[in-house]
Amino acid sequence: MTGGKPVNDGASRLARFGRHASLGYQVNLLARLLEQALRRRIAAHGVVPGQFPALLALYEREGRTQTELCHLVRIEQPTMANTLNRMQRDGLISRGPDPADGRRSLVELTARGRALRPALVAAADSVNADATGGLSDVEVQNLMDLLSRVVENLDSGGPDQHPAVAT
Amino acid sequence: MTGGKPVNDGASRLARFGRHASLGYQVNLLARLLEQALRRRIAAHGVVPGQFPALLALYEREGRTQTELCHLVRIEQPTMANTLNRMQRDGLISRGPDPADGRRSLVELTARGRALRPALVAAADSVNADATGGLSDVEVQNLMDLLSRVVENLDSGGPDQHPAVAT
DNA sequence: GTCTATTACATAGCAAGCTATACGCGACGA
DNA sequence: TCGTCGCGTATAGCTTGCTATGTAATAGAC
Repeated sequence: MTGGKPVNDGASRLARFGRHASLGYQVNLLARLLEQALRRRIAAHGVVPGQFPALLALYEREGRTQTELCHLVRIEQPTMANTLNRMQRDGLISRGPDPADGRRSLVELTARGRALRPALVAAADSVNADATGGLSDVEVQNLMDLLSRVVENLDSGGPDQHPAVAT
Repeated sequence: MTGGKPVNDGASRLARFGRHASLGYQVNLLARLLEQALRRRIAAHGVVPGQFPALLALYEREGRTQTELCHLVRIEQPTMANTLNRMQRDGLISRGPDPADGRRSLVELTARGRALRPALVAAADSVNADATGGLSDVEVQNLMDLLSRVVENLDSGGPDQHPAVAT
């Protein structure tokens, strides 16, 4: 497992350079900054960041179940349940019974939810563009690749943990 | 402003590659994975991730005010107030009046809080090491640099926004 | 055909983040 | 000295995330 490539030895970067040099700190900070930036841009449409992933999944295909949405956006089920409740309250979605299975309910977009699509996609693009300002395409790609690798390292139990769902 | 370097044009990566290719999505997911990893490792010590940054700042120097801690860890004041309340409840810190200013209170670590230092630093290092497993030192440095640049892009109003505080 | 196990969703309760607002103390000009 | 303004904390109320647990409906074993 100890290949030829010089690999990070895990020695206390934190102790050596302080908390700002910690991956965890920096990622947490960035996540909050991105969320706030998105919030500012979509507030006028009556949408909040937490509703974003579910909306995107529904733009690809409606009539999904709650469980399906959980897997697609990597969020725990009770979190999704609450998010869907707020989205229903805000008139973005409706939930109807699944004729094939009495436990499930199928999530559909309302006309309003559907109409927001272009504005929301534009807002997300704009945030990502702002965030990556001054970075070359290669650097952005590099960043995304590195992030993916770190995510995979932490993603417990390998890929079987998150079964494939219809996209 | 449009230099010679090929720069990301901001065209809808989201629309082209789906939400998993979005910086916002990936960073949010990573932040949650890192938080959970840290939570698992420090739960036995009766500490939770939100208390971590404040603890590190206090390990560097005790007797800080709430406002000082806010600036150091880049958290809004009401969030810090609540976090400090929980830390006090959990016996990690104590708050005494500032003799020089009746509005302020000075935060000190308890013996228990102080004793946890090596275990907590080790836990954080271990999470960061896990996360960056398989990445070379150069790749880790590259990732941190890219993250810093993105953070700076989003950090509203330039550096004056966050006045320097005694470290 | 019933009994059990699994699956889908709901609920409770907590942490951690935010904005907006209230309140008490200090500083400072008139 | 006395307002007034600013600063430090606290509180209220929301979202977004989690774990643990409850409940109803389905699927499978027998």
